[in-house]
Amino acid sequence: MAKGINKERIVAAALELLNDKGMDALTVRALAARLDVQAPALYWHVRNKQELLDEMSTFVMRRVTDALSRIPPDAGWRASLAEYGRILRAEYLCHRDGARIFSGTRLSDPDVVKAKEAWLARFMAAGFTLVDADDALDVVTAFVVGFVIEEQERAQSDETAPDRYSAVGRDAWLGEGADLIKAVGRLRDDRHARFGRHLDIVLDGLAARLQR
Amino acid sequence: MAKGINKERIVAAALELLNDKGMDALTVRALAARLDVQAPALYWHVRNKQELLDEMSTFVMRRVTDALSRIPPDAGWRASLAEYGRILRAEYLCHRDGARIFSGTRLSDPDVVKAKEAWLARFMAAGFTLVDADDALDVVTAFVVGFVIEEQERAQSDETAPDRYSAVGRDAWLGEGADLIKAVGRLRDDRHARFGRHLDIVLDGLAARLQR
DNA sequence: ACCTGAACACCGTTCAAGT
DNA sequence: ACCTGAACACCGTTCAAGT
Repeated sequence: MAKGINKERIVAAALELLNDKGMDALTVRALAARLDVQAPALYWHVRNKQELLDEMSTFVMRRVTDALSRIPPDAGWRASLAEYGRILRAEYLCHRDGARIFSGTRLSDPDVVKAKEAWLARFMAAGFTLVDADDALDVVTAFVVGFVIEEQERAQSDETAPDRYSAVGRDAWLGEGADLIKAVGRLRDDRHARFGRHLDIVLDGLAARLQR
Repeated sequence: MAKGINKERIVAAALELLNDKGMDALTVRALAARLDVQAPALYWHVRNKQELLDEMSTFVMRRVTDALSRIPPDAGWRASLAEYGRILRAEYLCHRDGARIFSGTRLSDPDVVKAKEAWLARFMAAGFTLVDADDALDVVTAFVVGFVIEEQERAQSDETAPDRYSAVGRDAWLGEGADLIKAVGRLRDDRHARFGRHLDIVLDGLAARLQR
């Protein structure tokens, strides 16, 4: 890989490394090696590892806001929020442990934060108060973060401990009783349908609020 | 501190250490020092650090299920779920980065997982299908996890970078425009009222589902 | 301006040896 | 059964020195 490192290339390589080898393997040294450079070289471009992580999540969140900006302005609040939830989840799912790593981090770019502005305006036009509009965005965000953290943890556990997370292995581990839990485990349809249902529940709650 | 280490005392000390010094300072060596023991001694009681973390979150989640078991059986599904949400949040808030660390982890004790059984039964008695009952618990869980991750991240940022997370510092960082974001930032009431509103939104969504 | 080499103060974990 | 001492293969970060 040609030299001439900069922040963008570092962030891109870091995201690649994360996906290839996972969270624990995302070390300054491994990242430097991937960029054909010595570890201390990175410290010219980035203050420390925390700043690197912040830049990574800013990059990911910028992709989210970019996708959001392509939602037509006349889409309606419910369809728009649903699309936001799906986009956020999809972007988290793109990266190993994405929800864990990229949620609740400090964004380094004000423009990413400012993307919220247009959405607040739209929701207020749809009849929300300012606080309700803010609540709406944040409730959906919180739900998606929580959902995907659980989702990705399960995906990872399937690799590491397939016996305890497969339907049958889990039943054995649970032991006697817990019939409903076992039943719902077998009954559990695919993750995507599940996400859709749960997201709908949250949106129903917001709709109820709007009708008051 | 007297010797005679066991799993319980290790977990208790680990939770103390986490609260005193934070996530990064929760090292095997520091934990051993707190227990007046050499680092390798811990490996007699615990397979590795991951198992220690799993035991810690199992302990915390056991406190949640214990609190849940004190909710009267005739409380009604909505009051019960609201109480579950509040208890889960309170328990996460008890520990630094609690939501981040303890969410989506592998529980080592089947009994903690089995606590769900009684709740599924109760919700079905209230008219939910099995899948809806399962969804209800999981949606509330996901929301609380997401909410508290954001909440604790903000609390931590207030310490490290008070300039960027205070109302005025944030406004300056945002620059021109973003008037609605700034307005809602000033308008934002206390975290607890906010949590209550958001939780209500989720519960409204579940109520809507039940009425169909 | 950008990068290297060497070093510092740590990590988690293993393992023979002690009691 | 339970713990120590010593060691291994790593970490993130700093800093003088090179170009």
